[in-house]
Amino acid sequence: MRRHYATIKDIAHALNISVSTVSRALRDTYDVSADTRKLVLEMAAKLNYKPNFNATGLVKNSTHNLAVILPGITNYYFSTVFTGIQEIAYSHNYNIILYVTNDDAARELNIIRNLSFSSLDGLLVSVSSQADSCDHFQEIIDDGIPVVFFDRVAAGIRTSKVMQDDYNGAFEATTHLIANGYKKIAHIAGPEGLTFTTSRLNGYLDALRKHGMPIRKKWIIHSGFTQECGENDLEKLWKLNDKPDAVFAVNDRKAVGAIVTLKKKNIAVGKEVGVIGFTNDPMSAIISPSLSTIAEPAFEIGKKSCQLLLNHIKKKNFIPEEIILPGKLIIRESSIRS
Amino acid sequence: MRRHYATIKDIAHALNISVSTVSRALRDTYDVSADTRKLVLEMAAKLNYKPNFNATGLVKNSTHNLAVILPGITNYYFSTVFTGIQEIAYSHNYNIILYVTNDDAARELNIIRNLSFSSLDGLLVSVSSQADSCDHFQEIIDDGIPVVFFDRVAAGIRTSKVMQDDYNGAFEATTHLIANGYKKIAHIAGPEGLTFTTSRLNGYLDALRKHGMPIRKKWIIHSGFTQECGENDLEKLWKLNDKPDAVFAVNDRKAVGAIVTLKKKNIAVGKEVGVIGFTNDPMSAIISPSLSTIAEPAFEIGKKSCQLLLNHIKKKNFIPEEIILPGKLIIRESSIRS
DNA sequence: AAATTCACCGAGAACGTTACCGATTGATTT
DNA sequence: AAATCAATCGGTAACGTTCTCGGTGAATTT
Repeated sequence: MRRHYATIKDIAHALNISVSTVSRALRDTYDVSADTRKLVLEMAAKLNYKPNFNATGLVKNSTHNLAVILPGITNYYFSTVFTGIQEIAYSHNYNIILYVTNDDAARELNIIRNLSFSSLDGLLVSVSSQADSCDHFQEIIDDGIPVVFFDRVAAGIRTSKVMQDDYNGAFEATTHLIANGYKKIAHIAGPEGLTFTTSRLNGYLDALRKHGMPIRKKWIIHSGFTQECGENDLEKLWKLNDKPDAVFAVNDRKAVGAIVTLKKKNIAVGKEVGVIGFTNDPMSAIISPSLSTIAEPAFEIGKKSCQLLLNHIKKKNFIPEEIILPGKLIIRESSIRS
Repeated sequence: MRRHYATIKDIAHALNISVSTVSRALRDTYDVSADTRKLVLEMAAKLNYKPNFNATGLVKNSTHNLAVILPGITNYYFSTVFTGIQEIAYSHNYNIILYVTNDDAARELNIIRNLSFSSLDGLLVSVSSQADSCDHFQEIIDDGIPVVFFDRVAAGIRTSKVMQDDYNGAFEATTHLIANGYKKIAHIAGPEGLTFTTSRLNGYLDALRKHGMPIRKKWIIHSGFTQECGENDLEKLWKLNDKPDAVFAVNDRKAVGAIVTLKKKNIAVGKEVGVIGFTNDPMSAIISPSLSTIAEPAFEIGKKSCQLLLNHIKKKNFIPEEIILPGKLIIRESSIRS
């Protein structure tokens, strides 16, 4: 049986004062003497008083809850972003309600539709990769709910966004492969339609163009983000007559898939075929040969997103900001010919 | 500016009926005709009505929120457990408020103290490894809040618990090393005081005893759960005069640390020194030589914990259950002498 | 001494919803 | 024709909190 928690009324009754005074004393606002305030605080501690956020939420029309919507949490990037979000939320006394979509557009839509905005102050979201339409997000924003997108942002929606520098990261990664003497560079990309898939593809293409390298349609393969997808993509590439001699993967998990498959084919990764990824997943340091990559500022993206959302919540009519954080090239064995 | 969402009153006003009737119609309970019910539902859809959970929570003294408290989310085990929890919660229309403690006892305590149980139906927790006392959990349980522990359970507290079979997993892992001809088996363990550290230690010790293998105090090292801790532990072992010829690590991350360090020392992992871990982190398949391990049923633990909590919530005076799920030995290269 | 200010406190409404009880119908029974 | 009943609905209090406003007494000013 659930016991009854002490309320503001109980404190008032115990001290023989009014609930208004107790309320003011607890919030340390105006119109309350130091003496009574002390009494109230002591009594609150004694009765183990805990504020009822349902009640405050009702009257103030603001709870201290943020919702976070993510494709998944079982990978390095998203779990690290979440930790960053959590860090800021914790220091500002906000709670996080976490929803994972399993990268399923239908589930994402269902979650959004059932969201209770009366008990939510704002929304942080990284969209599912299969999302065909983003109207449901637009509706929420039109309703005045503060929303911040991160990493996988929805194009064409006017709100704050935080992402890594996908274009330049991809450009740098590809340039690095070129500088190391690889000449036939393939790209195993993410699902089409996602903003950052396009950005990384463009960075790759522009790097090739700048250095007059060949661009082959067949060397660009779109699929999902898993290691298995990376393995399949590489198998496809190696069925071609004109095989590439290097691979730039849209993320580390796919790059790991590529390395594993190359090793199975007894191809010397690095020496024969160069591989570079994107993320700096801890796995990239563990695998051998170790994987060169572009380190993403995942933790900072989380922190920044949450800070932005809190600003959004505090000032109504906050002007949307787009923040792009730089990545960092990390050179390991998989991209070195030596 | 945040727009005002349609309330039950708006629906009542638009249809010129009372709020009580609308409330009953929306919940599809007794005392409402099919006709008015249809009208109400249509109007609700038209006005984009969304129930205010603060209000329902106030009167019903139950929200559809569960809190999950975890040491961290950036590793395979916890993120997978969480995904399992989320799966069950989602199908029962419960929201999850996630707190990460960063394995910091002070932070854990602070989170618990600030928890608003008026907007929480129950609690799922894996305790921080530094937790010296668990009185704060006992208080909550005494207050009648349903609590389920998983993985890292607090000893001496009477409530439901879900864990993997740590003892038998450790026993099996150690026996496997013995069967493969290793004779001087060390254990790099978790922090002392944690229940499963002890269970895995006991499984290790009993396996050694059963096969008449030597037990050396110096071959048992307690420290944290990170890869770095594994590296340090191995360095300590290799400073001994009487070095072990195999290592059973309390988890895969520490085992990876051990492998990395052994490789640095040009010691052939598997052939010279055997290593086995615990978890079946995806990393264990990636590293070379690949890491033998005990696979934990992380996803099932998450699902089971959440199911148990929901049962707890539904029936008051639910009798606490302890569920132990079996692990599975996965043999890879790191423990094979061939 | 009267008027004004100040510091502090209390009463009551409001937030959106549900629960309880009573009222109103029309139909059915006696 | 009177009484009973079932079906449907409305009024009101309650949940715990905050907010607005008005009130009290004391201190200060005129």
